[in-house]
Amino acid sequence: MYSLDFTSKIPIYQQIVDQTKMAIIDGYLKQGDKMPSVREMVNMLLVNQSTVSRAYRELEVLGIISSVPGKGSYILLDEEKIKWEKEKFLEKLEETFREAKFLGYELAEIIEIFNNIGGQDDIKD
Amino acid sequence: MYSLDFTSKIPIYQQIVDQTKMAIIDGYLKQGDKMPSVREMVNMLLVNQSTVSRAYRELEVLGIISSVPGKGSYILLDEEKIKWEKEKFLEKLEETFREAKFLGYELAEIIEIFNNIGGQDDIKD
Amino acid sequence: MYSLDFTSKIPIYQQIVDQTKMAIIDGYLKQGDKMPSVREMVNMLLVNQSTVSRAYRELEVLGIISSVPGKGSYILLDEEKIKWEKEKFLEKLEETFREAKFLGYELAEIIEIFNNIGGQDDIKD
Amino acid sequence: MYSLDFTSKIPIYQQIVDQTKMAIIDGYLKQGDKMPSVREMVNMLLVNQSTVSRAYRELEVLGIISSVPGKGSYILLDEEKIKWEKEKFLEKLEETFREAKFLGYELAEIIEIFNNIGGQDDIKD
DNA sequence: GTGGTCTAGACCACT
DNA sequence: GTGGTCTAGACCACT
Repeated sequence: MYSLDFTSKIPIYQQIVDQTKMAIIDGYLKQGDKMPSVREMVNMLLVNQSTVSRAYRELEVLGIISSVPGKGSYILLDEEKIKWEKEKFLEKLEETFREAKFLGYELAEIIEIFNNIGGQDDIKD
Repeated sequence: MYSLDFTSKIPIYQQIVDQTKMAIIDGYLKQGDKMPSVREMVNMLLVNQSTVSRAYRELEVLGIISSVPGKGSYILLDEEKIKWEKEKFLEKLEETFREAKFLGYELAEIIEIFNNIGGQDDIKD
Repeated sequence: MYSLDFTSKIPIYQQIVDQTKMAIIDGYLKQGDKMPSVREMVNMLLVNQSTVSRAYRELEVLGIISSVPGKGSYILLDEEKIKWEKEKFLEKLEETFREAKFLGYELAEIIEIFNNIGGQDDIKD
Repeated sequence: MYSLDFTSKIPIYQQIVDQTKMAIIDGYLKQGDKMPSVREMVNMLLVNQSTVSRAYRELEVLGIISSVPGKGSYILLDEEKIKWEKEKFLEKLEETFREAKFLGYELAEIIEIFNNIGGQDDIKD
């Protein structure tokens, strides 16, 4: 499910965070699901434990998972925190749209791009 | 027209670039218009000359202005370059939309936010 | 009287301990009262017997109940032990207040919050 | 200004975070002040760079500092985020007060402890 | 010089 | 077995 690009400028821990979010959007991970343990992730992705730990910590801060020492990490979406993040994200969305508009993006293109994100059950393999 | 935030993490030269783009979207600046000279800008914004110079250089690289030594800088949109920037921007747009979708943004909200960017003729002064 | 949150990061046995203390503050349980037997608790709360046993053990260590094999468990507040716990708790209180002060809590708010804890006889059922 | 306890159960990065907050309460650090660089901190405290980096990241997440690669880290209190943290903290405050009340703390003691936190300009040396 | 990332490896407490 | 912390050391991009 996770596939890292070690040549990317995006930090590895961030890629893990991003792909976990995508897995939730696409329904691969749901509320209450157990995440792979940090060590399992280390073996799967062939990265350092610190890197996975950082990704998991980040996910916890974002209100996406809950990590319990001795037990494991679970998907636990903090709806309140996510709602707050959504509000804060508006500003970034506006900035991105200002740039998009400057570059000539039309509403129709925006709609198509948005609709093509995630939910791509048909191209699962 | 320009209003800088010196406490922001966004570099000053970048703020000048961004606000120039916005001025174009909103119609304050049009193809062929003369930009304020670097020195005028320095006096207006109370920033270092090198900062303004860097912003103008950036705007030239982006295909937005053309600076002619001894004459000044003019809005000269390089349509080809901007088309190329538009394509590169697609990736950022997708990333932003992935995050937006994760946070629960619906298409209707996206459309409304996009439509509300720029073109705010009514609040011009 | 007891109501557990199985999704919480707080261990179940700890929730039982906490709610027993609250029952004492609020006067639902008094010195000498008989606690439900471990088995009754298991049936009431639908948790594992070992979890209830651990909670009861904890309560005994804290000087709150006394368990007599073959007879049951009784509220038996060990004043000396509780006084000792009170002293140890000072450190936690200071830490909490440092954070509260950083976040901008004023004395008046602290007083109001403290006064509103427990003794909520009006919302008993 | 910073003094670490390496025998404490509180992680070192957390101690750095806590002491930075205290420095702000006590007025040693103010909005806009430059923090020691990560490497200066490493030399001052004799800990690993990762540990200091983690503390600084944590402070950034908390809306207390802003770190700019190549420039440094500055105190930049995010009033909105801190207000949000204050609201969330209410729950913890209530839990602490329930325990305090159980242990026999009286309002007068609570007030005295709260008033003695920070602002101890008189015992500076 | 600045902060940021990552690895290898060790040790800890708790379940 | 679980997550959490820390060190030593290296390398990166950006100012």
